[in-house]
Amino acid sequence: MATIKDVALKAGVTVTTVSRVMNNRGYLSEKTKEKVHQAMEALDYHPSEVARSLAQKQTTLLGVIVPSLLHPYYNEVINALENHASLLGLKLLVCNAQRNAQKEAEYIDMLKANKVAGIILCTQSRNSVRSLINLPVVTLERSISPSVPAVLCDNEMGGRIAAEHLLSRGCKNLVMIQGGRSSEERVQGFTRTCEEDSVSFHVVHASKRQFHQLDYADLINTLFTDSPAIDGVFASSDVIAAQVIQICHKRGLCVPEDVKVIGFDDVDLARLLSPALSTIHQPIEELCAHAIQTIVRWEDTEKQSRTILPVHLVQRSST
Amino acid sequence: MATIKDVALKAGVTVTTVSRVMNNRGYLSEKTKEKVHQAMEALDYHPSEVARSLAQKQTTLLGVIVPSLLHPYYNEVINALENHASLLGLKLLVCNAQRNAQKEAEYIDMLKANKVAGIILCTQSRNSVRSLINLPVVTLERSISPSVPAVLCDNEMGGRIAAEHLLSRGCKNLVMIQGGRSSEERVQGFTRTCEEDSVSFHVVHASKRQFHQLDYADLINTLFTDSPAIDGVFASSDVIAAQVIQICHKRGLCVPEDVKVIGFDDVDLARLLSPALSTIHQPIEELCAHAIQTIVRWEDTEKQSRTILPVHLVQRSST
DNA sequence: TGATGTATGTCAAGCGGTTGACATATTTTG
DNA sequence: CAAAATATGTCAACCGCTTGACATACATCA
Repeated sequence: MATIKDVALKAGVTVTTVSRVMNNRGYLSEKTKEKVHQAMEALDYHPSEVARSLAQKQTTLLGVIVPSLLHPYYNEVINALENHASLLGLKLLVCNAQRNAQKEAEYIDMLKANKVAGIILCTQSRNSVRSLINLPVVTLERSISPSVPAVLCDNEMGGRIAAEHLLSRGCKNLVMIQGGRSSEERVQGFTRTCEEDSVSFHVVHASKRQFHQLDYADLINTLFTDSPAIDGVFASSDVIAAQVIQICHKRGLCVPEDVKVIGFDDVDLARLLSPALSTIHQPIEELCAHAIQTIVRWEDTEKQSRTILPVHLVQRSST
Repeated sequence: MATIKDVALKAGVTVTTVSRVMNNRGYLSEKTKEKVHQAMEALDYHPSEVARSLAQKQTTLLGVIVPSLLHPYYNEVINALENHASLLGLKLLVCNAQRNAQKEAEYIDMLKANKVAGIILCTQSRNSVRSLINLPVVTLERSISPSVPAVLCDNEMGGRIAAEHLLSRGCKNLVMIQGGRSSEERVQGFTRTCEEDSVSFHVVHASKRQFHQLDYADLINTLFTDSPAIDGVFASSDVIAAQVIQICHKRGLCVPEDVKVIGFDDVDLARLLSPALSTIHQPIEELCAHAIQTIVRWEDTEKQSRTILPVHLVQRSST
């Protein structure tokens, strides 16, 4: 591999000059630039990012820590992050903490040792906060500390919209299934709306294990057995909603005729289900874009900020 | 941030010694090791991976280039790769070429400039082959050149199994929907099996655009309109199968009573559909593990190798 | 004319590790 | 007891790029 020295030699200048033309700083004559460029071309020179990073004490790597890579929500997050990152010349280093606080801590150390430009945290453990000082970090759909900027969607509003929608579709007996990932705000929005309308409702919480395996079948079956009158289900994620639909099918309940189902997230899965799932759309693209901006403009960002982006209903065929 | 010098100073030894204890090479007395470890502890020292990489001319980064981050198949691939990589102390750099040969080439250059330990290629453009020389590269479910080792699943066998299964379930009019991603071998396996059994069948190919948007609705609708006698569909990916099921629902066809549907990949989506999808299971974990081994043991690997891993049927409720 | 500013480059010290070559004990061995 | 083996460390040159400090050489200005 050709190095900057080879280029300098070939172009008849010093490495400083070569570096200058690469980074376009200082005064350079067109002639010099030309010479250097030709030498680079001739040698098929590609500057080492590693050396550059060492000299600059910073890389163009962006770390993302997610609690799972199997949940479609995080897949879409990674997709969006990668898109925006690559536009800015940043590269995504993907870390799967697997809902394990220790793994998360290890990943944070690793990212620091790799001098990443910033970290986007989608995990929940608060105990890593102190190791995050002096490092551009933003949490996505999470809020772990007032000193770490957070980007979230309007979860409470999402819960409200979901409840209102089910009610407007004529449901009388609502239930919300709250999976591990989602925030308490969704529950609150749902609960408050139901209370305001004094409609019959309840909320069931999935266990961590169920979340981990993304398998809520037992929970849902129990639910329908215990409360056969249910005619509207708000699932706190599309994955849960998918399983609600499955189980309705199995139990001979028609969706949406007998039971209406609404999800949350609006991941691709939602449109692939039969019937296609009505759901609360999370602005994943915008969330991710904002998160990356926060990292990139770290100096200007208000460290205590909480950015909340609006959600909206996407009605399909399940309600 | 403390550096190796600070540690050396504090421990009363030279940087060489510190480096030695970090890398556990040469003779070290327990006493020295202890001193050094204490100094590290006291300074909360974390060696810079960047500096280390520069000195060793290699990083512990592993590049993955996929054609899409929205397709669930690649999500599962990334999940599996991350798992195996992290076990070996490797980090995943995720690149989304978006089925764009130029982007792919740019990513390859970027990965080279970042001195990655290796690249796992899930994309198809063959024109990048020459820029891949002298670099540990393996293609996953792809084969772009005899000189680049490939890890694939037994696609032809998958096609056979799918066809045989549909036939064994009593289907008389088969169709295969071939999406952009999948290999020609699947078609061959399917076709040959049908021919051997002299059963009525045909194959339709999706356009690149449809693949890109993961939206095959038009294609499938046309298919059912043109050939109403279809009673068995083999979709070359679970995503396509999901849409087949949707459209059957909409057209009032029952799955599996009227039409049996089988997919390929066995991504998580398959078990979430209603009815749950029968599909050909790809051993993603094994494929990825093997791909990473190929990179890690590059010196020992046969560059011309093609590793083909077996697939098997997972029968659920759609057939 | 001398000060000032602009244009074009060079020097060399980092950045934070790694490592081959050496030096100096301390043991072991024949 | 001298040679060989083992143990414990140090020196300093690299890895490839960045950058502040410093030359020069002209033009321009007052």
